[in-house]
Amino acid sequence: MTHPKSKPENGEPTAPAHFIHKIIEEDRAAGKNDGRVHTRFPPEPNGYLHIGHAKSICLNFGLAKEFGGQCNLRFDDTNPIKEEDEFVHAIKEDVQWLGFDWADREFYASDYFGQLYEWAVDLIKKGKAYVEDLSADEIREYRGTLSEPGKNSPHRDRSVEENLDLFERMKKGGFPDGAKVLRAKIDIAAPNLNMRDPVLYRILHAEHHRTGNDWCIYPMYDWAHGQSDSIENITHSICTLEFEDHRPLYDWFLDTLGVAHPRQYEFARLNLTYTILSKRKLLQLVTEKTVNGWDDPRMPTVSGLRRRGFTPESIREFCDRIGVAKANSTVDLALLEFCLREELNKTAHRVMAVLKPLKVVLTNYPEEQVEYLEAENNPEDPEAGSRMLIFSRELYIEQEDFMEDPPKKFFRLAPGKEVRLKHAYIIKCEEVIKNDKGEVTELHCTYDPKSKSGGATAGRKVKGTLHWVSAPHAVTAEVRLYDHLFTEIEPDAIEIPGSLNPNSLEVLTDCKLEPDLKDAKPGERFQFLRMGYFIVDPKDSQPGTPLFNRTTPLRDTWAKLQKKG
RNA sequence: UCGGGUAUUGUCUAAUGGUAGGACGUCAGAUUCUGGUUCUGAAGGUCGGGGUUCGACUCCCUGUACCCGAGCCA
Repeated sequence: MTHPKSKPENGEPTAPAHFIHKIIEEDRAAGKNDGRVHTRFPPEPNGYLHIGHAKSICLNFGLAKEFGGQCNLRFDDTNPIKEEDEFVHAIKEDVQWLGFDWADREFYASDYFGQLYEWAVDLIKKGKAYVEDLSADEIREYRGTLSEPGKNSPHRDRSVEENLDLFERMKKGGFPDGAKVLRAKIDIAAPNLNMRDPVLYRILHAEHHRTGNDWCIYPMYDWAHGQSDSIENITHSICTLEFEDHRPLYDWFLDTLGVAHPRQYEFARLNLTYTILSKRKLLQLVTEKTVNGWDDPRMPTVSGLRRRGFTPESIREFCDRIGVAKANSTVDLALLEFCLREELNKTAHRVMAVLKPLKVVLTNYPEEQVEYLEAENNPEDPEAGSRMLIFSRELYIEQEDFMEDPPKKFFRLAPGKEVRLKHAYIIKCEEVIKNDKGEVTELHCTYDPKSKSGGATAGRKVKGTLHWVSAPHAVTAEVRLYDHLFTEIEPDAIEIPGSLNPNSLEVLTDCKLEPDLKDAKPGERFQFLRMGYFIVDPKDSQPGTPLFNRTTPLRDTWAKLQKKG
């Protein structure tokens, strides 16, 4: 029992023992932070959350929960130009939907603007910060390069008094955007560029989504993040690998300020095959209308996955299974799909839906007769009960379930062949009807009355079983089929439109479903027998006319066989 | 000779210096009124080269490859 999900006696799942988990255990054993564990999830409200964020959310909230601690939701809103309320609402909804609760601990970096300003003044007084007049371009030139040291700014040695005065005038709006910045005085020759007198504040005469026009100087990420952690008494500040180089700065600020000092740990962000997770490119898909918004079911956003029909449980399970490490990696999308199907198989009710209908007439079935046949709702769950299916002389089956010249292992319907109709009878194809163009439009079959499912003489076996619906009773609905947005296995490596999949969306408007599906509610999930898992689209469905999104097809070994030829 | 990181089956991830294990995927078979599910089995791995050791994924030396870093973004 080495799998992370193995359950010991107490019934609680054992968390995976990844390196951060171990660090926390060691910290607790050493009595650090009085054994307290307090994490935070710190999104910038400048876009929608995606599956990569879900990994971070599960990590931060999961660790807190496991160790009896807390996890804050903190919006890192230090750049008013990019941030919007729309995004904070969406982010809160997504975190909640994923199943996590920050209770009353909803914080904003902007809550701390006042404190951050005071600390900046402290830094100036300590001779550790100065106001810079150089332009952005000049600062870059003075900073040096990756392999050469920088040189000190001519303004580096201004007096404390002058710096204090200038900084206050920056705050009061005395200068236009870009005219000045406040910089930390650390080491312009440091091999770590982040330590070469980093910018603490820039002037931005912009309206902030929460503080309005109260401020015209805004703290940079580095100046805000660690101190926010400190203010919130965070113990373990977990972020992604690209911030490793920032850690010395994180530590420097907290040390020179002499305030509570959380520790930063970095893990590798998630990459997924066939999936783009860069915020910039996701935004591009939305603004260029390649997809229909952030919650397009093809998007890897949490809202997209939700609308596609993913469950929070399956996403959490996925995050548990992928582990947490420092090595860059790309997880196979198939694992996400596995987690999804694993859950849906146990929970989704089975129904029959014919996506691409082909009419079948049972020539030996009485014209006016109908029958009600019992069908289990979920063979994996006896508690799910059963429903009655209506059967009649005219049916629909799936077009791809019939072939005029079938290959060797085709177990479905063909001229002269028999198949079972699920929960009903065995039928035999007697005649193929075609139109002028030679296309098959209808099948004439006979049914075997003795083969009725559940009956005393139903024992006869045939190779194939098909789903079907009664033609006069079926409801017609629109179903949307989705495929990967990209054909390339690592689409993030190239620019859009690079490997856009032209067939990522297929809309079917003439699908025939079991009559009861007319009343399916938005967000309700089903397994369309043999076809996959589907969800009633919460956005485009109308009462009485549900519209379905295919969440994922079933595993299909037949399709695999065919591909191999 | 810029700094910081990382290398374990196809993929993800484990292994106080002591049998390299699990999951996904793949392949084969069994079961099945879903070509689903379930069950059984198989193939497949320690970046390279040295060294220490009875014994090395693990320690030492030395290479190599890849990722991140020169925003007044986060």
